[in-house]
Amino acid sequence: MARVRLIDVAELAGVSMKTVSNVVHDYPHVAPALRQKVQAAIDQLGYRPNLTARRLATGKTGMVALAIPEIDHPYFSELSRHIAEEATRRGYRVIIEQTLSDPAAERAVLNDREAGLVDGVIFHPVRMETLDIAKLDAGAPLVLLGEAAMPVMTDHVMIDNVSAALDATRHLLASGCRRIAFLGVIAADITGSTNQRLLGYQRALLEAGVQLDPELIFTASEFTAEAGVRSVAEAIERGVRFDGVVCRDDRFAIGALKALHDSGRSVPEDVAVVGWDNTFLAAYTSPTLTSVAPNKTAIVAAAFDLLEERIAGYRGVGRHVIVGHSLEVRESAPVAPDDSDLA
Amino acid sequence: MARVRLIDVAELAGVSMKTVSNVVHDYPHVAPALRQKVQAAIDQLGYRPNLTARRLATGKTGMVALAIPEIDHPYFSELSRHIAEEATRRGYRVIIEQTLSDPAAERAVLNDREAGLVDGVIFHPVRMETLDIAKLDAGAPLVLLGEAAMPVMTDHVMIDNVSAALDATRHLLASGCRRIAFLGVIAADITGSTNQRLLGYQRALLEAGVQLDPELIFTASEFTAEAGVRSVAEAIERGVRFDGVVCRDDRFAIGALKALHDSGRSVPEDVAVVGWDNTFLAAYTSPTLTSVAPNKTAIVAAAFDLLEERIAGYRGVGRHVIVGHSLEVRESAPVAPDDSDLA
DNA sequence: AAACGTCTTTCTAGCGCTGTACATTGACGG
DNA sequence: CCGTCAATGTACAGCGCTAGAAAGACGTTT
Repeated sequence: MARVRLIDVAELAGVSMKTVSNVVHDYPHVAPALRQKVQAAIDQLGYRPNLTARRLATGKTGMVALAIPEIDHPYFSELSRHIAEEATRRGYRVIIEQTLSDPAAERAVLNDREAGLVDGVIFHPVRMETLDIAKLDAGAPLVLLGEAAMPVMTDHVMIDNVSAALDATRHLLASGCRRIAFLGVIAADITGSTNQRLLGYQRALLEAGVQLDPELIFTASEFTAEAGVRSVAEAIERGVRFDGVVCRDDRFAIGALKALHDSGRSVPEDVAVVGWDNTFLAAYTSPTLTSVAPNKTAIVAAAFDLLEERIAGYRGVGRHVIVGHSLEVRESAPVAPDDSDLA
Repeated sequence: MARVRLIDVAELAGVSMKTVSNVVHDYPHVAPALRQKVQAAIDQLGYRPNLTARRLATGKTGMVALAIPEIDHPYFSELSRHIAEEATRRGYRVIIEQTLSDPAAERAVLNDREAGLVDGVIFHPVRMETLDIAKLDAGAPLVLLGEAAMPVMTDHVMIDNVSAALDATRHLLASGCRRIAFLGVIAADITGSTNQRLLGYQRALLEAGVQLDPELIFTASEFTAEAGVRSVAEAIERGVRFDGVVCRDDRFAIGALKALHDSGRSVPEDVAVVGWDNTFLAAYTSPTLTSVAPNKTAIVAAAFDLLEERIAGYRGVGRHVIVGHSLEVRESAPVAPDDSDLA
């Protein structure tokens, strides 16, 4: 590996280490001739600066950690891509910490931040709550994503989940749905996100004068498409009548589409479906999926902005940024009541 | 950040730095009483070792880089998840380098390896070829994935693409397909993978005595589902007749399903479809997607095994590990000729 | 009681690079 | 012809931690 050191180059070029360092860093006041000579030595030896040493000397790591529950969840993988691109643009590398929603792993994330490993952390917690994080938060650069926790002193980026759920549910109401289900609530873990989405869903029904029916709140065993399939299939089996489903994420929506298809119901004629996250899958299901679309680019940009302000020294109270969203309307819940045989 | 240093703890506990270090590292020969006292000081101060400094001193970074073209490609996001889990298991952190198939970015990956940033690199190249990599390979730990390049001196893990394509195509032939298309070839970039899959496809046809028809090799503009849709739609429009499609990845397969659906063809009755990568989508399309399934767990395990041997000092020629695959049969290309109305 | 061994703990020299403080040089104006 | 200033270079002290050498403590053996 990096055998060649700064001093080796310096000796070969017959100059001091600092001069070599200046050349490496494009420091302006280096005489052209010397610069040439040093550059030649660098090239000849194939010198690469040791980044670890540089870090120790400068105190900056040039890295941010991205801590998310699952890399291969479509929402998070798309988010990661944006993060990676933005990080490159801003000169950071990103180290991935997959928490798998494990509380111990989530706690470990915050520890790393203290260990001089990264300049900052972008963290989407699932299990840690406001208080847990506040307790561990030592004031080092940290930006939270999602709705699980929002300590007073910590920066935070999210979309307005209540209003997004309101939009989604209103959309179904406008197309004539009256028995609208919510998929889904997970027994062990009512996260902030699910709560807020449920709230928006309920508000939309109330404002439309539609009676809330507990039977229409579907529960699932875990956040997977398979669990979504089972949940909807069971509701159908129980004889629950419904003509619309608001899903808390696209995976559930895909599961719902499958269960409805398997039971011979057609979407959107019999049941309209709205997903959430607008992952790329939404455009390729049959029928294509109407989905709540958080502005991922804006989330990432906001997160980095906040993080860099912290890195630059901001020490004030937490800023809470609400990023925009929209409803991406596709076939599974089109704009108007729809009897075509498109699907 | 990590204000508290080893020496601060040492002073508080009234011992030397080395003793604190011994406690941190669970060095056995520390008197219980002292250990207690030191631990108390550590807890009181909230000391976290500075990993950067540790790295400089030990020369080990405890990190591996994972360099892939796109994080949000389902195959790579699933692979990343396995990598992240295996890395955690083996005590590494992973830094993600998204190359976006850009040659300069791919080159940069190999440079980092020289910069003491990581202990090793797992790299899935797309644009760099065997010679490029061989030129830049300085003998530091590196494992290549995929089929784009395989320099003699570098370790390499892949599945047998030719035989997997053979399997997929034979499967379609066995269900009665005779006009089988291949989706798809990309004009600017015949990667090793595509070549090998095309080769297996052709071999299967030849061994079955089916004439090769260039019209059945569909081209696409890029590796996206959308491009897959267009490619298949155009073929249909041109009047190309086909009753089966072997797709080089699941994204293309999803695009194919969509195009077929839009044109009123039913799958698998009119056209059977086989995807590649067996990403989780395959189980949730309608119909569900038969797909070539590389053994991702085995790929990741093999990659880490090779990497760790290199890290441990192996300096020999490159090992080339072929990992198993299977064909995950689902509705889009069931086992037997099939006229049911399942889909 | 002296000599010896085994534990424990301290001392200290790096790891490779950066950045401050200082030395040198040459150009230029007075 | 000297003093001054800007432009270039050099020297070297850390950054925080590790690990091997050296020293100290304590009990045992002869």
